Amino acid sequence: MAHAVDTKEPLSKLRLRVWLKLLRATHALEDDIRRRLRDEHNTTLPRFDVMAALDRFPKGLKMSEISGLLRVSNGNITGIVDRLADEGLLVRVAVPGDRRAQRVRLTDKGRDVFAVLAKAHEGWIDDALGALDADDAGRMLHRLDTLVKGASDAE
Amino acid sequence: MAHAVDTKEPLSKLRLRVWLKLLRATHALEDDIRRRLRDEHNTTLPRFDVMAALDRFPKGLKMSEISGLLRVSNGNITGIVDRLADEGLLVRVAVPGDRRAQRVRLTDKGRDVFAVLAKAHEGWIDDALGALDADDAGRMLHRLDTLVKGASDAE
DNA sequence: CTTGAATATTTCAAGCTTGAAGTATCTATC
DNA sequence: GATAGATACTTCAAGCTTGAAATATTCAAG
Repeated sequence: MAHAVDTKEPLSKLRLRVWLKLLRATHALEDDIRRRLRDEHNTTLPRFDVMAALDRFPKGLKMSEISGLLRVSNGNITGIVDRLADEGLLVRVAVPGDRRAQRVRLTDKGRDVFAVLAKAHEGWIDDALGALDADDAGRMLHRLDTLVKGASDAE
Repeated sequence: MAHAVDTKEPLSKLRLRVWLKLLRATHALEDDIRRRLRDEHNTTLPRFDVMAALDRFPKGLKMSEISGLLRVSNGNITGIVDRLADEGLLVRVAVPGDRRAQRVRLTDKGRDVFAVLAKAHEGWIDDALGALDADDAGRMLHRLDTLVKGASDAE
């Protein structure tokens, strides 16, 4: 056991450096996306995320389904959906058998607006990750899978 | 040029998948850290980040130096430092030659509290990234360097 | 049918975050 | 030493986020 100590200590520091760099890189790009959404499209990342979820489900999603997909709290979604509804990008429709629930759907306007956002978004990512070729990307996906499995069991 | 189109389109989708997975993995661990800081140590990640910056500079940092290191706005730091000062974890001291500026330093209590937080934090990261051995970590650091260079020029 | 637990959602207080606007101070130039 | 611009910081409104508490509704026993 004595000879294991020499290698364990530096490894935890190395892992910490990986984490800090990962955090920096992710936040840098995320902040860039937030800034562009605001400056070029007059919207926010949370709004974009909700619209992206709804775009994947044309039949609509219940409030709790949105918060589940996005892994955020229920109360959070209430506010964001309120604002998107004010902008006419989505509507809340009653669920026939259950008066507690509501189904949220993109409007036609919402779908059009999101199509523009999604295209721009994909371009930003493509630029930012331009240094990754197909092989790099594949290896990165694999390494992230390993990392995610180690960190949590969800999904 | 015609034969390049076939490969370019899937690559941007692949990069998007890498980004979404990177975002998911990073946020999952970050949320976990926030939760543990709150539940086990009654503090927050922004407070931890400010204390970590100050711990690296025993002579203290000016408000603008903290916001520069953490890449957040100036007004943000004002509020967080206010709350940490209320808790007695740091103090603001006047800068001799400049009455506009203030130097912020951890108190002895602040240093003690941070030592506990930092140790716990390193343990959480070590657990979460436990799947990465030294070679994996080295490759990950290298790949992130490539990615960061592609995305921005800062630092 | 009534009661109680579970479910779906909203409301709320507290904190984080930003960019813009405001205050105070410093510095360079005349 | 007046003044114009730069610098350091705070204040503010708006939005995001959370967990806890409140509402309303459904469902499962009895």
